[in-house]
This record gives sequence, structure tokens and C-alpha cells, in this order.
Amino acid sequence: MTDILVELNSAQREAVEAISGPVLILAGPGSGKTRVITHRVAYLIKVCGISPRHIMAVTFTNKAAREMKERLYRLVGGQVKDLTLGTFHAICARILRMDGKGIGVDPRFVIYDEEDQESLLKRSIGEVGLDPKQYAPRAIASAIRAAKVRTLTPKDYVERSRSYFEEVVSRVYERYQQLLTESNALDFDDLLMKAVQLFRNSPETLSRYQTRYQHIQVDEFQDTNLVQYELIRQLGGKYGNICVVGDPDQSIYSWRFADLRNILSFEKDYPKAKLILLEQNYRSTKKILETAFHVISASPERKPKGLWTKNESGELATVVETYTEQEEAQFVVNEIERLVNQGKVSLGGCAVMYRTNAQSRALEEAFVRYGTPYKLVAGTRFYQRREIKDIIAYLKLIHNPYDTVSLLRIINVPQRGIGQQTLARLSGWAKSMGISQYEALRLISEPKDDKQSFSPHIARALVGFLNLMEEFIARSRELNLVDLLDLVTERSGYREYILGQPDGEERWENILELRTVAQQYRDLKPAEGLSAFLEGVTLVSDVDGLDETVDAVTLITLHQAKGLEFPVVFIVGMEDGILPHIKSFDDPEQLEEERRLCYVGITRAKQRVYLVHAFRRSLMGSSTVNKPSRYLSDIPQHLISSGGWWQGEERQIATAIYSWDKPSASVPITQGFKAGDHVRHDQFGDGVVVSCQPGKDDSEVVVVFKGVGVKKLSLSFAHLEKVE
DNA sequence: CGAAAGGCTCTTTTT
DNA sequence: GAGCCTTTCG
Repeated sequence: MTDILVELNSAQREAVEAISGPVLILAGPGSGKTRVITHRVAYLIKVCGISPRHIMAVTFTNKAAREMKERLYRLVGGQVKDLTLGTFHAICARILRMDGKGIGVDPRFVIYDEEDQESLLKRSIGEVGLDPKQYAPRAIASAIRAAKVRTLTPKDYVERSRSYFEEVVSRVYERYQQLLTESNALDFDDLLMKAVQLFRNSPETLSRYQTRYQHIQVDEFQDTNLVQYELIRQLGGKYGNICVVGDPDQSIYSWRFADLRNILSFEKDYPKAKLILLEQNYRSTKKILETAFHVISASPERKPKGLWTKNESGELATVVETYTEQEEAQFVVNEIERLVNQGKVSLGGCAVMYRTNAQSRALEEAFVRYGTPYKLVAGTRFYQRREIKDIIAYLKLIHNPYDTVSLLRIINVPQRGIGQQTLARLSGWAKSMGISQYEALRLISEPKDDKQSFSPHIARALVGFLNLMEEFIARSRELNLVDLLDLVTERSGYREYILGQPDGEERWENILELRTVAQQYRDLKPAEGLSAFLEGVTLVSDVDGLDETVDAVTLITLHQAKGLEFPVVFIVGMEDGILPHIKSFDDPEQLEEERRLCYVGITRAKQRVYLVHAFRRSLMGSSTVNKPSRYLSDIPQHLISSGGWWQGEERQIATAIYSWDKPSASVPITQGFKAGDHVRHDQFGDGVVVSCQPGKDDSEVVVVFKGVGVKKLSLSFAHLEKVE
């Protein structure tokens, strides 16, 4: 019993023991908030005797949920399986599949990701008679999302619209929602909104859930939005045992409508809430914390908060400027190799963080070139690859033939002679009959029907596709997921099709990778396996795939890095225009969010931080010159060790070549060399040192020899003489 | 209908 | 620099 409390400090212990009533925990980075939630749940189960069935814990990512589950397993054993533990979206999806019928949600619904959403939105814009090019789908999508976060139905929205734009949005929103319903699909925001609507419409259902969830904990509370807040308020309505944990300084998702005011609302809605501050940091050195503190406290809006550590003082943050993003990447790789060779850190202990995904390319290239192992947290994210989405579309359609987005995606992939014209006619015809497109296909296949006007060979193509899908649907009732997937890729002709494409081999490998994922669902009953798999692949987050056991450098966006920690952290692209991103320049609130993002990055580090910026960087094809990030100037000089101006290998070589012709008295040398030193080698003759890297028990020297070229030599064998 | 070629616009961050 | 869309031609 006591072992649950024994490893906690007094504030943490207080947070764990405050099990009745609302609790607000404000927890700085590295202060053990995940630990607090985990131990709190364990305490509820083991000490208070609460059944895990009555406990809910909401995390930000599936990975966080999985880790919490593992930790809890160690504390309470097999009982973890009865907990409700997951992201808001996953939990809501489950609620809606169980109980959504009351508000017209069919339990077989599919979930539309952003891409599906965009495609449906474009259609909606067209169908209400507007030009998708004139009304940016993104802007409308964002407005609709904002509406859903406030649980406004299209009807509510119409009543509130005050401007022409809102008028447009309300029309599109209405049609979009209709199309979703017809497709038996929900988008990400629907999952949350519909759950809240369900509870509003059905007090009995709500009461059932309220009775079940006697204890609710929410992690990363600073990044919840209004609809998530409402959901928690509803669920906790009976017992009020709600524990939320967050850090306003780490709020970085306002663009997803996360709202810091939730923290204020919490204090207002639950005036008796117990406030607990976790201020002791166990992660970082004093200097890192101090550096981070200077960055965050330059914010005008912020409430001051304490954060301290007993850890050692540590080393200064290193600020380095390079010429281009390629040299930035080279610097990072070189520095990591150096630290690793010196035994200061393992590859897995290093992370490179950046503001935008596009920045990963230069880094990846450098890592590949130097042969340094790395793991990229989902570049062009796996599940968004075309071939993966295609296969998933087949499976979605098998699961739910009303899914028009998936139908349109694959009806002609591989080509079956079904073109735009045909599709337009099909969808018009289906609409006029008030049936789904899939049902329309079924009608065409019935020989007696001749009202449709498709020419025989086109009708044959359509029916061919229908028969294919019908076969899949029939077989899906008996085949396990892997066999079904194999059947689909074979019989649809997709395998042959993709192998004939450029990069076909690689794309096919990706599908095999998807097959590996499917294997986890192999042993479930056919219908269950398919539905669980589809939900799993739609609700994955990028960090979910991060494998901690692989010893390789992590390449990750600053957003994804939230909640993680590494001994050594490089933040690259420390430039105005990148961090803060140029899009935030005209909005002070967004600039503050960028600052917090920088803060999040620095506080991921346990031992060392590097802040790297490039003088010149190519962005969207063309080259730009950026000033060093304004956040760098918020760090006082005494906390910075300047790595100065760093030149990449090629430019070092160029510099070396320009400085030939020096006098030639030779001096033997036993220690290392530095770049620019003139040397003589028995075999290669005179040269100039480009770099000299200390290794485990030897050093590697790179030298350009006159008339010979560049050679990599090991210091102890090369017999280099220094030439003064 | 479909393949190929050329022109356009963007990229913030993600469940 | 890539992916999307349109246009053009077979």
C-alpha cells in the first residue's frame, strides 16, 4: 500500500491522495505529472478499493495511454484492463458505437480523417453552388471545426451567422453534415461533438455514464478545447471527482481550438477545487531550467510560476550559426557523433526538434549520408500515404458501403474505365433517387432496370466493380483481417497496379507494413477485427509509432515532442520566420504560443541543449535569409556558450584549398589537429586539415592533399607531420 | 477514358 | 519542390 506513495514528494503525494472532489494540478515540465496521474489511479484501485471500471483517464496521445497502461500494470497488475484509458477521440468513438443510436449514429460508422474531410468538403462547396476555388476549403473547414467545438449544429450556426462568410459557411456546413450522415461517417470533431450531444439529448444515457465514471483524470488539460471541457463536465456531473493536470506554459494547440480559459473555467465551475502546484523539476539541469525560464518569462501575459530543481548545475546552452540548412544538419550529425564517441550520450538519447515537418528533409539527408541511425516521427505520415489510404479505403468500404469518400477514392483505382463523367452521372442519378451511390450501383446490376442511361460497356465496368466489392463483403464475414487484406490487394488488381508505378516496390513494401499492423487484429472475429483495425488506423497519432527501444536519434517536431524527454536536445531553425513561424507575426497571441513552443523544446532536455540557426535557408523552393530567433535574445549571455559560426565539410574543404602554399619546415605532432593546419604525409604529400574528430580510442582526420584529393585517416596510423 | 505535360499554389503545428 | 489541378492529345 505504501509503495504507491513512497516515491513521491509531498506535493505529488497530496495530488495522489486528494481523491474526492475536483482537483486542479498545475505542473511544470519534468515535475512528474504523468507519474502523479498513474499513481493516483493505482492509489484509487489498491488503497481505496475502487473498481477500475469506475475510473477514466484521458491522455493526449495513444502512446501516452499505452505507457500509462504499462506503468499501471506494474503497480496494479491485470486490473488495468478494466480501466477506461485513452484519448478523447478514442473514448468518444467507443461511447458512440455503444450508445450513439439514440442520436442517429449507426454503430458501423467510419471515421474521416482530415483528407477525407477535405474531399467531402470540396464536394459540399460544389453542391451548394459555390466554387471551391473562390472559397478556400481550409478556411471553411476551420470555421466548421470552430462551430463543432462549440457544439453548434448547422441550424444553430445559421441563426448566428452575421456576415457573408458565415452565411456561406452555414450553407456548406449543412450540406457537409448531410453528406457525412449519408456516408455513415463522422469526422474527428464529430466524435467529440456527437458525444456531448448524445448526453444532452439523453439524460438516462448520461446518468449511466456518470454513475460508471466516479473518478476522472485528464492529462494535458491546457490543450483541451471547449467541447472536451464540456464532455468532462457532463461525465463528472454526478460525483465531481475530476482531476485535471496541466501547465499553461506548455499550451501549444490553440490552433486546434484548445483554450487556456478551460483552466479558468475549471476554477469557476468548481470553486471548491483543490489547487496543487508541482514545482520541483526532476528532469533538467539548473542551467537548462534557467535558460527555459528566461525564454518563457519574457512573455507579458504569463502568470509567474516557480520551478526549481535539485539536479546539478550542468552545462550552458550552445548557440550555433551555420550557413545553410544543409550545414545545420551536418553540424547536428557531427556533434551527435562526437558526443556519442566521447561516451557522453547514446544515439537514442539525442533528439533533433524543429518547427515544421519540411525541416526534417535536410536532416534526414545528412543522417543518411553520414550513416547515423535515426528515427523520424512520421514524416509524410505513414497512414497518409496514397497506397495506404487506398487499401484502407477498400477496407472501409467493405465495412460500410455507404462511405462515399472511400468509394470515390477507389472505384477507379486501379483503372477500370470509370472516369469523371461517369462518376458525375452516377452521383447525380443516386441523388435524384435519394439513395447512396453504392445502392445505385446495385440497381444498375439488376438487368430489368433500364432507367439509367449508362452505355453497356460503362455499365459493365460499374457492375464489375460492384461484384468485386460484393465478393469482398461476403468473404469479410469469414476471413480474418490479414486474409481479407491479402484478398483485397490481389483480387482488386491493386498489387499489380502499384508495382507498375514509379516507386512501386517501395509502395508495395508500405502495404506489407500495413499488413504487419493488421496481424495484430488477426485473432479477432472477422467483423470485430476489421472495425477495430479501421478505428486504430484512423485515430493513430504520429508519436504513437515512436519506438523507444531502438538506439537511434529521434527527429521530431516541437509539437510532437511535448511530454517526451531526452538527455541531449537540438532545436534547429532558431530563426525569426521559422520559430516564431512567419504566420504568427501579425498576432501577438500566436507569437506567445510560439514562445511556449520554444519553451517546450528546451525543457525536453535533461543534460544539454543546442540552439541552432542557419543564415540562409531554402523555403518552398526559393532561398531566404532569416534573423536569429527573437527568443534567443531573451536568453542572457551568461547562460550561452557560443559555438559561433560553423562551416560544413564542403566549405571547410574549399577554405582549405584556398590556403595552399605555406612555408615548409616540418614538426612532428602527436596530439590532434585543427581545421586549417598544414600537414605532410609520407605517401600523399602536402595537405590541409579539414577536420579532426576524436573517436573512442583514436581520432579521425580529414585532409585535402594537393593533387590527391580528400582522405580520411586515423590519427595514430597516418604519420602526419605538421608543417609550420 | 486516360496518360502526359505544364501550371498553379502552398506548408505551421495534429487527434 | 511537391502535389494538385487543368489542359491537351491519342
